[in-house]
Amino acid sequence: MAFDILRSDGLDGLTMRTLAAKLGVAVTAIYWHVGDKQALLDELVDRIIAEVGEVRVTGGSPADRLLSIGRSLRQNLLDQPNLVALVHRQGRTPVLFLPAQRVVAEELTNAGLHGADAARAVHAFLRLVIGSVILERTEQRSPDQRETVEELWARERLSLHSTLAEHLARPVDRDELFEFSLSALVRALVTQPAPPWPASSAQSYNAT
Amino acid sequence: MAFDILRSDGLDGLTMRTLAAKLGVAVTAIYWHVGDKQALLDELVDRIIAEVGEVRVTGGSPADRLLSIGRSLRQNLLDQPNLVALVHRQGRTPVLFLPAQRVVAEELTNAGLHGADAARAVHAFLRLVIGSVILERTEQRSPDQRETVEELWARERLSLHSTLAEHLARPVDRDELFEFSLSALVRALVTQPAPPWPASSAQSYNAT
DNA sequence: ACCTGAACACCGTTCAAGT
DNA sequence: ACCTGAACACCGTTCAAGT
Repeated sequence: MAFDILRSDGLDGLTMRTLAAKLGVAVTAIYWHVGDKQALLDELVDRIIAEVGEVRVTGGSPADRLLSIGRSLRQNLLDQPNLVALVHRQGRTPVLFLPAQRVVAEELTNAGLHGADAARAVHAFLRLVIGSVILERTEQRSPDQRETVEELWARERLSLHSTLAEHLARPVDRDELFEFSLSALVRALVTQPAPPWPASSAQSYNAT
Repeated sequence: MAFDILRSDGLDGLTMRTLAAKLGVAVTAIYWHVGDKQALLDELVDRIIAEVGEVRVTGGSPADRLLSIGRSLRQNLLDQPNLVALVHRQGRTPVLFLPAQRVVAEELTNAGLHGADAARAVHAFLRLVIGSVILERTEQRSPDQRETVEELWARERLSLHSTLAEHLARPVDRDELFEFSLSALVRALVTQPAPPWPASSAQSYNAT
């Protein structure tokens, strides 16, 4: 019931009083059953995670299967913006990682990764997917000052390659961008020869 | 003044009444000067963007310079969690992209990218940085149910390579993970072998 | 055990009224 | 032009009181 209100009206529409009204009960009855609002939202978050976290896996190669996991998870989250918003507002975003972790880990193991490398890959993968969704969600909700961006890049055309400025002034194709970033990461993860990453980057990391 | 309250006490600590009290003035006086709270927060967001958006660039090669931009931007945002939280809560997260866009575009141009490819690279780069920060911010704020993750992976050890399960049960080194993801993306973006001292990219300001 | 009503402290906001 | 005080509608929450 609280779930329905949240899904349709968002977190702002879900108050103890509106919920009580929809239940045909006094406001204070909720406190006896659930506890305070924090407890109510915690229960909701747990249900959301279970509902929205399951992913479908398709494809033959490990790389393809990883991409399908990323797409599936992203679509689940984008389909329920109000639910994802609540999870994030409650500071529970990390739990969004949990349901898909196992299946991602499995695919990466199949791709030949093990130990710390595989764990890092799991985290990098899920972080990219969920971070993308959270940004996209706020972009959708705010058409924002698109004219400001265009203004900005109209003035920039002298100092930069003009076609780049033109493209930056245009709206983003989020699907394509997600596909691009995720593909780049997956390609970096499942290429067999271990890149000389830890040693070389430890230098540049301490450089600043 | 509202800025100081926000920085120290977060958005929850910034009410019209606490602000008025700190200003030594009646609550309603704020409405005459600023308008309603939405207008107040909008002004704050604009100031935050200006303050937190500037990045420092170091390094010789385009790839190194891109990495330094990413690190610098990330650190700025992580240093002011309450400010970033407000920007996000206001749905203005996209504006976090603006200040760094120009300098990232410049470096990618120097790296030999143009037009749509360069624009996509700009967006992918900034999205990874800002998405990472937003996730890290909520992770920091909630130690969460770390025991749940360990439980989960304790049970998983049979079906997966055991060292992977062990590593996944451990907390994440966020600095290392960010470095890993960003490096992978940058490597995917700047396809060229990138000699340590490219004479060509030194000439970045020649006329078009 | 389960629910109600009154009450409290806190919001953002409006508006007539003061200077 | 600038500020105040009272008032309103809305929160979450507590608690004694009902059945």
